[in-house]
Amino acid sequence: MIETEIVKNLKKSQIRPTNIRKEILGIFSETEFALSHNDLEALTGHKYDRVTIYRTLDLLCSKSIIHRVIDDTGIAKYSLTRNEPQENIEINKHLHFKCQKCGHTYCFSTIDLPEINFPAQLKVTSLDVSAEGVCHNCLES
Amino acid sequence: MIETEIVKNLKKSQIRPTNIRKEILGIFSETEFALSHNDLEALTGHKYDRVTIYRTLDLLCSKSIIHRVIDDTGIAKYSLTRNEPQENIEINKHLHFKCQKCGHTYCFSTIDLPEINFPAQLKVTSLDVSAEGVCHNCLES
DNA sequence: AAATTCTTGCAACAGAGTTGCAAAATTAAT
DNA sequence: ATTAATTTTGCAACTCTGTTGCAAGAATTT
Repeated sequence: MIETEIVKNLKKSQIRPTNIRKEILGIFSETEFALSHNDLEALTGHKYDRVTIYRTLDLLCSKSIIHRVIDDTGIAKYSLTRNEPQENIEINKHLHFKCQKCGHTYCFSTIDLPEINFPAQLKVTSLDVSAEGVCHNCLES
Repeated sequence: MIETEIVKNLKKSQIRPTNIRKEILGIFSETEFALSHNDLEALTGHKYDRVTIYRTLDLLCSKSIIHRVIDDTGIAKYSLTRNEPQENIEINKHLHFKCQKCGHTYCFSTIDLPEINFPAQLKVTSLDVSAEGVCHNCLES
């Protein structure tokens, strides 16, 4: 994503394109795996306050520009919401994979997710399929 | 589960049946949803030290007597591992559901989980399907 | 230019979880 | 049965993630 496009996207969501917002969105658009607050603090060179980064992440989340993934250790990571046009808006689906070697969490498309039958009468509003194992890159090396 | 059975199970796993271990296992066997450290502290009447509870949970986890579930907010909950005889031991599967009203997390059997096709070459070693919504009890009221 | 709103940084806090160490309790050994 | 060795528990202190309140700065609006 080029700078002007990021700015356009921010304005479309009624968010002012401040430095930290442009920079963080730029980092997300260049990274294929999910990033934690800690990652972003480092990737922005400790230039911004911790709290400001948290607030930026919360803001982008609230506009669904990014979304949050909780990994198996409980820490939050964030990733661009590359929206496959949501056919069924009733159930918010996600498919994630965390590599045990490199530690990266990847977000996949949920297009081919099969139906899940729950052994109880429930109203399901969101579904998160999270797998762990070894990613393509780490399998080779 | 009755007291003697709990003691038997602990000894089978080479764990000494101390008070806190018996009590915590007893609570798990009486509760149909997952419990957090905080829950257990309250349910044991603040009789044990925080750290001892953490260590008890770690121990029971390490022996696979209980297992950990991370809920959407990132906090760890624990639940008895009521093992359906593991056909395929290569993939450790879990199916969880969290009710947005009562906040409880339920663990279901993974027997009827369909195959998940990942859009990449991966070695998958564990799979966690976590849904959110409204549980049976809360749907009624 | 003044007033209002939004954004950022700082300080301080809360909660989950961990580590080190010493006291207490169990188990094993002499 | 005493002593020695091992386990278990509790306490203190700490780390890490995340949040809240408030004041200073920057950008918008009137």
